Amino acid sequence: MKARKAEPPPCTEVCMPVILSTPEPLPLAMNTIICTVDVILLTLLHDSLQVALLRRDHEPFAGVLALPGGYIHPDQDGDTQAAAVRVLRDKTGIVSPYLEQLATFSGRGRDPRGWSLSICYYALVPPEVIEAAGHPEVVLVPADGIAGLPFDHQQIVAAALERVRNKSSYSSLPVYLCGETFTLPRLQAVYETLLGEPLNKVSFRRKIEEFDILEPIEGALETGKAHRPAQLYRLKARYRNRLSLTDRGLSTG
Amino acid sequence: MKARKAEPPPCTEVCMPVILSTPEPLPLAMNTIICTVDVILLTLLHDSLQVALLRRDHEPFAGVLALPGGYIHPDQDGDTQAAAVRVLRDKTGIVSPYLEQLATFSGRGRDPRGWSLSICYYALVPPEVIEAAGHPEVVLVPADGIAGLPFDHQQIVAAALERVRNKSSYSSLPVYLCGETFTLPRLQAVYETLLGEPLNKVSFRRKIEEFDILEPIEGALETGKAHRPAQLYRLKARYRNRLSLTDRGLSTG
DNA sequence: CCTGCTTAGTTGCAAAAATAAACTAAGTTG
DNA sequence: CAACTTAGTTTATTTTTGCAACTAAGCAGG
Repeated sequence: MKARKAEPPPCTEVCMPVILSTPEPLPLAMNTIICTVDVILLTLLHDSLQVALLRRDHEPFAGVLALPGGYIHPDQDGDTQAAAVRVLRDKTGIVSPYLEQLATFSGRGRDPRGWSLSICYYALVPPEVIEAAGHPEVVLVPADGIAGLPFDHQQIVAAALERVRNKSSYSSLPVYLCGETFTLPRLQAVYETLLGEPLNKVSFRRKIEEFDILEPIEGALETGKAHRPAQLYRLKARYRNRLSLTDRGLSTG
Repeated sequence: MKARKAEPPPCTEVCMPVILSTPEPLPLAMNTIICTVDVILLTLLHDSLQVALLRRDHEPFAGVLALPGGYIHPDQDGDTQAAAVRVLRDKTGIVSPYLEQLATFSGRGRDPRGWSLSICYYALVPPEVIEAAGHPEVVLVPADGIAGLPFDHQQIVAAALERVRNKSSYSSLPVYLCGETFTLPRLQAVYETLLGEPLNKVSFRRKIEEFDILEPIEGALETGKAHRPAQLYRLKARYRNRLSLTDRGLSTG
């Protein structure tokens, strides 16, 4: 099977091919599928989960806030994950250490241009990463009660929130919303914001201990507060790009 | 957008098309993406999880056992889920009450024809449904230690198994592997096969009770065994097409 | 520089849940 | 009708969880 760089246009009826080496005819209908990726970039700001949106450059919905997304470029992208990384980097300047496939959304109605599908990925970053990227056109909007999004982006965001909240109840996912270093009370507050309920301090610390993904930073304490300073922690090196699971939840009751 | 019934073979280098009427300037790169769906149809036979495979009709890998799959037909399929339903029905005669999106697999290397993506769905059915469909070309193969599959179907099956096993540890998913009616000991055996470990009888029954998805069939007991007969159960009507979750696992230890 | 305030982090205990084992129930087989 | 086998329940033990009280350690203010 040889790879061709130039794409000859498909034959029409009057075309009489001389060399016939393609075993299977690709259905023409395939050409009408619009293939894109979208990224749900989430961060925690002012104690609420925020989604990063961008104003659309082009029609349809030019000027409307929407999820960062774009066409898959088979010539550039090794796969759809790579496409998502590229789109996110090009449109926001951000490279997220945590980027996971959410689901594929598809159908005739979701894009006015025609039958489309979008492979969606969600990313979690601390707000500093978004600021540091220096793309002021990135708009953060509270994730709950979000409205007015084009296409089916509303549903996509809802699915991402459900996934993140569910995963937060049994995994270490929320650490990706914290910066490089953080205290346990801070991490607990992040979990509580995501889960929408207070957590028991002892149980929470037991669970995090069980995950075995954090290490205290020798002698580093949080400064500047008028009370006992808290120990600073960071992700253990081998977990900087993964997440840890348990079979039991974190939630009270 | 006109639909043509005959598919002329694609041109090769020596083919000089005379009529060129492509109307839309969709980005060229898009046209090179092969869009398919694949279905991982699982069942439980002889106390082991089996995957349904079919011999491929066409190149590439003609004659090789592979997952049932096919092109998305935007003119027929409302979305990719509908495409998966259609493909499964057309190729195996089966309509599964449980069909869920697994993930999308993509990239340059997975299909020798070029850059492709496949939105994969997994389905669970009792073996009777496969038999009743009367497509003898459907081959059941033990899911573990499966080998020799074309494309990246090996990875896809592995991902489906991981998903099903994981989901079995906290949901009622396995009921879809049982028939219309079944006993609790039978259901427990199904869970144990999937999870690969024995479960505590009392804990198991508590958990199923908690799911609140089953109802005993009045006066219906399993017959024909040389011991105390077990109560027959069925899914409550409102759950015939869904599944129930809890936050706690089923597994021992 | 001592007292009080606030939050960090730990300890011990009580309540709840999960597990194991033992027991009763109800059929078939010989 | 006794023996056997599995269904289903009860009881006891262990494990896990959640609460509350406690100690620790900083700062602020007099």
